[in-house]
Amino acid sequence: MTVGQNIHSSPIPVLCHSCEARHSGVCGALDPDQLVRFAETTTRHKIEPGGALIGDAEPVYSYSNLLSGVVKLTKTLSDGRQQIVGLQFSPDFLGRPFKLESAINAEAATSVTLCSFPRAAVERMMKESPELEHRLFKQTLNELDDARELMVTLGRKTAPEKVASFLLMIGRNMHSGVDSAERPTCFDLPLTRAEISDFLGLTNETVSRQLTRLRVDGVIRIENKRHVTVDSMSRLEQRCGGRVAPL
Amino acid sequence: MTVGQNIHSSPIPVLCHSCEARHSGVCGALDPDQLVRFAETTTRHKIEPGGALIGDAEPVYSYSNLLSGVVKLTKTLSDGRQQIVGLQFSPDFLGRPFKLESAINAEAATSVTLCSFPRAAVERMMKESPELEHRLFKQTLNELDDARELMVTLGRKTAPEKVASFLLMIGRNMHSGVDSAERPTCFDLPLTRAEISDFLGLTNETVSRQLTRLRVDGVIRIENKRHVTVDSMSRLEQRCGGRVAPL
DNA sequence: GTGCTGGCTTGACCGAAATCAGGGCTTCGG
DNA sequence: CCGAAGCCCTGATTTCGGTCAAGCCAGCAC
Repeated sequence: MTVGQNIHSSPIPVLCHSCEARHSGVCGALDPDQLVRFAETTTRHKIEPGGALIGDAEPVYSYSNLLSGVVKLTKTLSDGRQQIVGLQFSPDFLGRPFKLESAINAEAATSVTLCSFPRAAVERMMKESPELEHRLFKQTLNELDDARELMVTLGRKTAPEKVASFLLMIGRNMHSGVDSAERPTCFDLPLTRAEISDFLGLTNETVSRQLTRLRVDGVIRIENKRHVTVDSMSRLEQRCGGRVAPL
Repeated sequence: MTVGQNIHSSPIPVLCHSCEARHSGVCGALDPDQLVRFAETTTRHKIEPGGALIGDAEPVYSYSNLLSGVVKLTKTLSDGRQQIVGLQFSPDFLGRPFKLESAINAEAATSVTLCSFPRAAVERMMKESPELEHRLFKQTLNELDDARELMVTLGRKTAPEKVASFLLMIGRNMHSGVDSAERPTCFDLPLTRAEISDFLGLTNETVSRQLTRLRVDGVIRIENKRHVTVDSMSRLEQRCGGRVAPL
């Protein structure tokens, strides 16, 4: 379902009007004319949980904006051990620029909607618009910051701290509404217990045990296995291990 | 010791002539004229092991090219637990663009020589030269790949696999000479046992034990605690845990 | 020389998390 | 209806790596 109905009188493509990527995502780098040309090449997809987006060691033919849902980036050892090395939320840009092969797998963790572009279109637009490359650069720097934060969690935190840190991270990315340390925050976990364990370097049993512990201690409530309410984010924070960057 | 002796007849600043960053580093993005103006702002430093380059939560006033030595990037929890989140080798660019505060510490692991520029000079030059930003972007993407590789090691590998993976990584970054799976490779470890443990999410005792085990098994030889010889890189690889990206 | 410090190694012991096992609940398809 | 498959929870047991402790050695100050 190709988009791009090249209407000359419309300065911005119809489908881009309500698109989050148009504002906070990478498409915000493009002027109306560029956006029209770019939108001619895009396609929209919906992918169900578990669907593969990018296979490890496969050539990459397209890039995408993530419009809704959560994507998990994974790496797998040959004996099956798996590590989730990143989570992406809308309006993130998906794909590794400047490399023909991906070194990681990308998979839909929840239902996901994408706006995809052919590889060549992104590369052409990037040459044309330094601002586009600039936005991708900034996103990459943020991903690097996140990756390094996760490294501390993986290498130096205990199981209880890991699970608390995960909930805090998800809460901050998924919650809708005001952000307050003392207001109740609730959200749906985008991952199963097994996936959380692959994110934190634990087993699903340990994740389950730590979640029940947080529940019986009154830090969180859980409904239907997935819906989490955090009454006090600050109590959750206390369980994350001393914050990085004291002072 | 400011450099930049603005000699009009010299198309390339004297000190840049023999500089690795001029070729494979970020300065390769600049034309001679830009390089002359840029070099006027640079200073060279030598820093001894343990010297701090960037403090966590401190404002960043300068960026640098790493000319020689190894820099470790660390994050610390408030109770003192530490994680090394990256190692940098020449001719890497040091510093986090677009943020006034660093979220990590950078410290000299070995003796280090730097070519430093004021923050403003880098930002000005980046606006002027998209190619400079492009190179920084590419380095950042490589750092992200490295970070994600390390995440697999931290989250899913055993202690013996972690230590083997570390030696393999260092061997590939520090060795001089031909790269062959069967030729002996030797190098000096740039980190102490305690630092290696902070890199791998282990204790110094465990690192020591695993190194001993690799030694008695004949995979490596160690002289003076620091100098390592790997007779067969392929035997070392076998101990790293199944490779990521089978096929 | 002596003593001190810091890095490294090794051993004994312990504990946090993995492993193994069982059972409950929901969903889905016959 | 039944049964199978997934996901989740919990208990019992094991084990890997952490903790504690001791000792060696090289470098350095005095």
